[in-house]
Amino acid sequence: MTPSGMTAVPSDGMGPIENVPLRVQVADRIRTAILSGRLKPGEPLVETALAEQMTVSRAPIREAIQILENDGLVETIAYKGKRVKPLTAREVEEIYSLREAYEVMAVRRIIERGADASPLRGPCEDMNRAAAADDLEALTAADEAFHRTLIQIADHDLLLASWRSLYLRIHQIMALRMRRRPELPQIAANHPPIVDALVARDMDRAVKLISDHTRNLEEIDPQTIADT
Amino acid sequence: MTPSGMTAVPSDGMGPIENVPLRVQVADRIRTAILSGRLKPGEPLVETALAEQMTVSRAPIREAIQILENDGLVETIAYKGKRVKPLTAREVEEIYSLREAYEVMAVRRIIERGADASPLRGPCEDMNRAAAADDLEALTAADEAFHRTLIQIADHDLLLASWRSLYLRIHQIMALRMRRRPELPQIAANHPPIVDALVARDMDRAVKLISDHTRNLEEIDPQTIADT
DNA sequence: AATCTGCATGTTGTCGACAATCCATAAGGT
DNA sequence: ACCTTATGGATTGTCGACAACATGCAGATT
Repeated sequence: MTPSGMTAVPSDGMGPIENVPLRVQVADRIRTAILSGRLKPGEPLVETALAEQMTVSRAPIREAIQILENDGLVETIAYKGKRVKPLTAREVEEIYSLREAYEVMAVRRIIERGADASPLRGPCEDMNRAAAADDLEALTAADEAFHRTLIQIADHDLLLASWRSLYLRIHQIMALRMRRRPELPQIAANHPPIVDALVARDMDRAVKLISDHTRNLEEIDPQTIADT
Repeated sequence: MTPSGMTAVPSDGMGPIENVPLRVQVADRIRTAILSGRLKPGEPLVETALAEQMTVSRAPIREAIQILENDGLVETIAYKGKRVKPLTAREVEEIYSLREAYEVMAVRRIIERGADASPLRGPCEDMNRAAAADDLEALTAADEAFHRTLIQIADHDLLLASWRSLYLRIHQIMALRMRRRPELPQIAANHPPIVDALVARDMDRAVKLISDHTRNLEEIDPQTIADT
């Protein structure tokens, strides 16, 4: 799979072509726009406009949009148009509750199979550093690394893929909400106990910790949410 | 939305056409072929051949295949070809373990939110009837109806969509394994206690029952599975 | 004034042709 | 004999043009 988050556009002298299909490049660009909040929920996506804008044909655009549809970021209404999928409060709740189920499953699986949870220590340290430096962006990145690592340790490709797809939308939500700055040190302090419970193979405690951690962690700004 | 499951081809005088896009029709046809086992894992899917076979252009074929890719039934290797995704033993395990997580989540949510679990009684009765008549097909259908109803009662659209996508592959697995006939009465007898625990709001018992029920329920014929 | 009808416009849906890429195979050199 | 290098075939990737469809507006009709 592609190493997520990297949009490699070589800037060195000879710019040979990237072997990645156009539809993927297009999908990455549009996805970035959505995830950064530049394209807001409900915004229409017109194929011809995008095609002209990116100087490609409509075919890759269509296929790219279909990719984003599978990611749950775009929805299509036949013969009417495509648009960035509106985010309802209900959907936000569903996304976070499903994430909780995924992470609980990962925790259970890690303990049941006796996997080594110590790789989680790295992201924990990163979070501490970020919290000390009051660097919200770095802390967010380390937090995601922590959770992604958790899923990876569970050694379950399907779970990892599902989690990834879900986390895309969490990115979108996080970009849309511009709330008060969270307490960085507190977030950083939340994670090490989870690791401790995992290495101690304390199932009940680990499940409870991850469950509490993922639940209600993020609250969404009601203004950016559709009503229905 | 269109009323699901109906392929309305009106035979009366004035026939208003079906408005379903070609790509969807194509996707349905290919999906049926895969799910029925007529197209086996690893089998190549050549766009031009399918296009000629179905007398449509390649564009709808490509988009249909992409839909199936999102369903996890097909995989693409760039500039090389597309094929029915091979089923590894590992994937089968992952599919069923993820299904367990989904259904456990549904059970927890149903009890937490005090939802009415009595609609599950209908499929239970259907299963009893099917078991009494020794009708495997009817029992399989009722079993799926039970689990789908369980997810629907949880009132979680995203969970339902994820479960559906997963269940597609379970269909495929079930079509591929031609094992000994299972004990129909026993399967039918497994479900009512789950309903009882749900209406009694007995969380621990309900979770344990659904967990045991989904786990190890299906064993796959090794011969139909890829080695990796 | 209200309603229906027909048309114009914008968007997606579909098509056929061409280009880019990969793989296997065979030719050529050492 | 072995390795390297063309070359041909097969498949997907991309393109531009045309068709189908839905919607909104203007005009006619009652």
